[in-house]
Amino acid sequence: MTPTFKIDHTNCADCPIRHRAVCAHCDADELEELESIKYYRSFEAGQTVIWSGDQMNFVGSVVSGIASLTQTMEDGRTQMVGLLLPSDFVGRPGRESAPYDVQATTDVVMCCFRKKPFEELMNTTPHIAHRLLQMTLDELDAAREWMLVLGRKTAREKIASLLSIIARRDASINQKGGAIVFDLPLTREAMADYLGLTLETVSRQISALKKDEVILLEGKRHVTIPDMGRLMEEAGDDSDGGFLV
Amino acid sequence: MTPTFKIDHTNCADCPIRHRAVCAHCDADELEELESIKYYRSFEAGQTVIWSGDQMNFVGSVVSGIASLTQTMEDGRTQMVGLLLPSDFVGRPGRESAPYDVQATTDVVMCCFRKKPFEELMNTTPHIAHRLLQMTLDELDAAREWMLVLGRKTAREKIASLLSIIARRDASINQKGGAIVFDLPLTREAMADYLGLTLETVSRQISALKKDEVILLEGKRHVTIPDMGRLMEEAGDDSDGGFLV
DNA sequence: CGCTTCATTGACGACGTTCAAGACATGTGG
DNA sequence: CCACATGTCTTGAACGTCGTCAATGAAGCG
Repeated sequence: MTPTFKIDHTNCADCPIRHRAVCAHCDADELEELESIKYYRSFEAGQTVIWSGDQMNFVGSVVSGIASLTQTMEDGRTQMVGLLLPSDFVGRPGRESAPYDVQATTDVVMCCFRKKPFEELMNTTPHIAHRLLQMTLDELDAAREWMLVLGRKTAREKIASLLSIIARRDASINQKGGAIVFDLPLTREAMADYLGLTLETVSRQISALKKDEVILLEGKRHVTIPDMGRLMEEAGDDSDGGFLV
Repeated sequence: MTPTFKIDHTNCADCPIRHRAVCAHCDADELEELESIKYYRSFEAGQTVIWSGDQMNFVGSVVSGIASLTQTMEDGRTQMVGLLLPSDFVGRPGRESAPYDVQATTDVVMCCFRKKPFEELMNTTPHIAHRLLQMTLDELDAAREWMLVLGRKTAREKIASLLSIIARRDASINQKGGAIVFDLPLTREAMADYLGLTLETVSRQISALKKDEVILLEGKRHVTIPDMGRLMEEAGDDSDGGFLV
């Protein structure tokens, strides 16, 4: 309920995602142009930001919170195809309608740009286009990495993979000799939709990882990872990535 | 064995992928610059174009044939994460080493650009950067569509989805009242790696679709699709896409 | 002709789904 | 304050899809 980010500023210089978002490479002049076409919108957890098929009249960045991209089949099966974290970009310049549902998984604040002006700005400021290309290539890599998870990993490995990803980005709080602590931002159902599983299987595998002490649980969402290397082994990843410690 | 495309030309104007590749929007001057840094390479079916982790000193376009991007886990499980058709782009400007194995699925001809000069060219010619952004966004959409296939579809639906995709792009030969005919460019194993299945399951489901007359088979690779709408229903897609006839 | 590669088919079992019941926490109204 | 409803999560039992292991078939090539 307490907002993690105050949205009453209008100054890009103070923005928490200033250095990672689509505007990262912009200089002062360019920022000023962006400021003139930007506005903020807030969404509550569970709210739909954009419906698949709807007209898109803005693009934008996630400032705080987590949103998800999901695809749904006619019979109701749904697959999450992307997790949008702060600084991630939403929308596609040059496209009319949204290809996926965008939903606020937690409370979300977005920095929106009216689409038309943004598209024009992209043509005149290579900094923005270049940054967007970088970010899109990164997302493509992430999507492909996820294809391996969906196509080839077991339920247990899938859970471990998801936990690694969240731990990696949330590696803010390290306690007691390198243990990593965080709160799961997703319900079991959302995790299931991301992993291509049922929520029952998610629950069972989390219980199993807890029983084997790969993770510790307090309540349903508060996770402690005592040994990150162990978790990555469980995820089926090369734990010799060697960039932790 | 008979080459489908003669590679003894050096003239971009005659290039079969001229209007769809990364060079699509280039004007005569820009093409000339590209010509000066390009060269052709041929690969036989089965050959590896680039090993994951290798230094990339070129980027390029698939001119003819089909290549695949695959990821492999330590225990040998492999997942195909992309299918590269003619005009698709290989490599990433600004990255040192390849993240995936690139393999020639059929005989392949590639139009390669030395990486350094290409990167410089990207900075000076917005046409190229812009086209690359478009293509990357399209690939991202394709990857996300595939995530739905991998995460939520049954084996039968997966096969039908793959056949639809191939049929869609290969919809060259329409015989006898709209039936679509093509040759599968993939082995059963490659299909399995793309679909996150075993080759046995692929074989069984193809036999089942044949028995149910969703497809007709001559030999192992020659496929006839009598009713595209029927196939798309089997794929679990909205057959009311409405762009066929 | 035998060898290799690619594909098909069968029998069996494991893993994940489905269906169902119940636990736990939070919120609402009597 | 308790009764009751609701949403989230856990756990159990039965089932089914797909993977594993194995045998066989078909086609191409030395």
